[in-house]
Amino acid sequence: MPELPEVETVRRGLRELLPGRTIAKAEYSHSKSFPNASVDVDQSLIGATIMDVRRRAKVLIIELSTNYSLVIHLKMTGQLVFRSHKVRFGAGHPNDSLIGDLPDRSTRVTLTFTDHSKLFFNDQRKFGWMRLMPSTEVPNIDFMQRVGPEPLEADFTWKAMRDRLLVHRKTSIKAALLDQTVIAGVGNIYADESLWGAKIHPATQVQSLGDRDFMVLHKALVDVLTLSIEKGGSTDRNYVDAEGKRGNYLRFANVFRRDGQACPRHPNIMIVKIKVAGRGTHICPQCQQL
DNA sequence: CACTTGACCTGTCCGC
DNA sequence: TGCGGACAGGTCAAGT
Repeated sequence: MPELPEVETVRRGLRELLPGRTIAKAEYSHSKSFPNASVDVDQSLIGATIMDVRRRAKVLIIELSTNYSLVIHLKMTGQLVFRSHKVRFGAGHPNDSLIGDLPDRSTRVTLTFTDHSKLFFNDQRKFGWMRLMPSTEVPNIDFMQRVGPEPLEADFTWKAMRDRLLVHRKTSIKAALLDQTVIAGVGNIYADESLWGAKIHPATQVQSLGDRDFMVLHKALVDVLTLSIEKGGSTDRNYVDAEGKRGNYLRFANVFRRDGQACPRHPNIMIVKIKVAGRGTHICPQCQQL
């Protein structure tokens, strides 16, 4: 579930919390989650000071003073939560924390810093991963080589978006939006939200869209991603930010998870949930027609 | 080749 | 209440 706005929210949180801290200990249990076949963890991780926290698409990159980096993909249920040793609060705490004491049964990796604060990598479904690798190798991994442009960068114009999408002109616009090699960071929530915003049916073939459509879709996508970052991302089930707090975007969502409710543009029309590109897809049947 | 489907996992929810 | 099955959605491998 973490998409660009969620991962960006985590990045901003960690950027405030981690740089300057030095790793004293690393605990990990699940071999698929961490670390990596060929890296000496003690050598490259223990004693390393965190320098910066970056993001590319849905991937987080924690840069270390050892010239190694922790590269993290949260996939669907991953969480990256920082806890200072002094603070203990669980679900129901007034600060809107979604999760309780850590580690819990979904904790895959625990990093302990020299000041006794901790960073927990939780992942209920074990799809996510954390890799440790030389920083110079990060741009060379397959995903980085193939991933498309960042939609919130200045050079991501509507024409740039159109040209990327048209590479896959026979497929549905929804499948194209979800393809990370086309545009970086868009997932199911923001694909549905932006297509509703642009009044485009998700099953529309890319090649049948005109420049007007691409222009409107571009604005809808950029607007929805920007708004979601402002609201701290979307918490549907598992997602929390670097402090364990929920995101608030879904309160502002127009269609996602709103099947059975009225379309904001059509008080008498119900949003319905269909399947497009193998994914649950929410549309207003009035606004979005094939 | 271009595109679609299945696998990876676990927890939750629905219907019988 | 118990239980099987569908579903959740990011990405890559396998299939059409």
